Amino acid sequence: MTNRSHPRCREINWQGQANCKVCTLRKGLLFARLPDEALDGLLSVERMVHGAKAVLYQEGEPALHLYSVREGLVKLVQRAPNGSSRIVRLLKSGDVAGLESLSDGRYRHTAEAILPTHLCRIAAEGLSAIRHRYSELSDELMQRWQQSLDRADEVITQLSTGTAQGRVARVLLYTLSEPGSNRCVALTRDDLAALLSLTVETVSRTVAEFKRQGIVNEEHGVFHFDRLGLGRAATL
Amino acid sequence: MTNRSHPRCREINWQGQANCKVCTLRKGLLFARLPDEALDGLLSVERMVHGAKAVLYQEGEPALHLYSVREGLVKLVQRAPNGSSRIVRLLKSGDVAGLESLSDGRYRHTAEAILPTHLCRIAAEGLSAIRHRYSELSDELMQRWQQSLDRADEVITQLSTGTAQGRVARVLLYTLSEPGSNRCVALTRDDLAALLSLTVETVSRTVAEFKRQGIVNEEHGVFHFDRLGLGRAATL
DNA sequence: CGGAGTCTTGACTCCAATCAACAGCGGTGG
DNA sequence: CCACCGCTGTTGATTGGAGTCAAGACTCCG
Repeated sequence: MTNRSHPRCREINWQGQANCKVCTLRKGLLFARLPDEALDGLLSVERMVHGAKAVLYQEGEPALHLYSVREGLVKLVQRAPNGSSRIVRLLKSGDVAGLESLSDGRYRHTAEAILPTHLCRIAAEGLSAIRHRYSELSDELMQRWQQSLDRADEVITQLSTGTAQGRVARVLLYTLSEPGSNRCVALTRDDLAALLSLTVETVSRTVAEFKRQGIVNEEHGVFHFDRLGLGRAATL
Repeated sequence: MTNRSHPRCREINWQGQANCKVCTLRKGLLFARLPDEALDGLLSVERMVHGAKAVLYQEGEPALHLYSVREGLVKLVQRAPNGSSRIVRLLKSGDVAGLESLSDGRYRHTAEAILPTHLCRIAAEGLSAIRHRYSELSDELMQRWQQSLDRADEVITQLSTGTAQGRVARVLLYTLSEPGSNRCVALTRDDLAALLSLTVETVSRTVAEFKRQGIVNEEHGVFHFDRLGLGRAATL
């Protein structure tokens, strides 16, 4: 049996029906302001843990569930016209994947865990059914939708323009680290490249250059960095 | 007095309270499935016409209204870290600008008409008030939100990656023209550049090259093109 | 007419893609 | 145990494509 808290790569552990009423994270998640009684009915919520590289859903599949991220990191990937794939968004704790299940048919992206990730999987059907009864839920969903849009805009303006140095600096500063923090997960060079629309080699070189300048330091899968130095590079 | 149907540049014409019940476009717009009686109450809807270059709202302003596009073309612009500005989305008939007015505080973008544009301006407050009563409206809003997200993803994967030729080809084929059509509005080179994250000069050269190859033709502010030829270029 | 704004074209530079080789690491299996 | 393999990351040499700078053409309007 796999270790439940740290599943191996590509593994998915189903951990049973969730009991949202006792959820320790509820106030930060989708059902924050929903009254307890709403959680009894049609709503199907399952807890799951996905190991790194495990796939939540594939682009084009019928969208039946949405996923609320409790902990970890998930990438949404879309195939580009030339065959390569681009990371369109990263989802952290509190974010929701698969919102398209509420409006229509099929998933737009492939969702894959980057870190071991704890999720709640919610059946779209049940959610739609109670959505109309509880306006708090509609409000909360709109917040998530807006959040997704903000993230998308960030990718457009921050991560798809300017020099390689600028993009790498901005992804570390704004996308991957908490505001004010000076460290963040060290994504693989491939993921950084797919997120920044650069090649692996360019990302590798750029990070190496930052290390040489003493602005960035990497150990045990974590980047530590000098916010001031990166900030200067970010305007390039 | 300005000609109402073709206002001059930067001009804004307020055309009074709208009567949605007799709206010829209603079925394609936000209130498509809303019962007539819902339109009587708190809802404030005004018809407006914006000339080219007229600004609907500015980034950072308090978001009080949302705008439903009846006809025309609007760009959403965001300032990039280096000071230049990037077009993050284009809005056509049926699209909605300023959805952020429903979730929180301030506009994320500057919205500016590219073509003379007919709009309905809807007070966010009134909409929020009736949103909870009419689930059809929530549904319709979710559709628009999803639509915005799809557009954003399109900008990320189609318009921010690959060679200049590929990007220009894709913007003409997929973003600016109706599916199956072989013509579209000829945006200014600046707007194309801001949308594709290229320089004006590169866009100009690329379009010129397409013209030389005979796959694009420009007259009276319209591009005519060979779908097959552009399709080949789009995979670059 | 002149002027502002838009578009085009040329010459040059430079940054990132490409192609290629190799190092390090963990895992697998003989 | 070690040899081998796949995966990730690094580095170098070279190329190509887009950015930059600059000049000039064109159009629309006052």
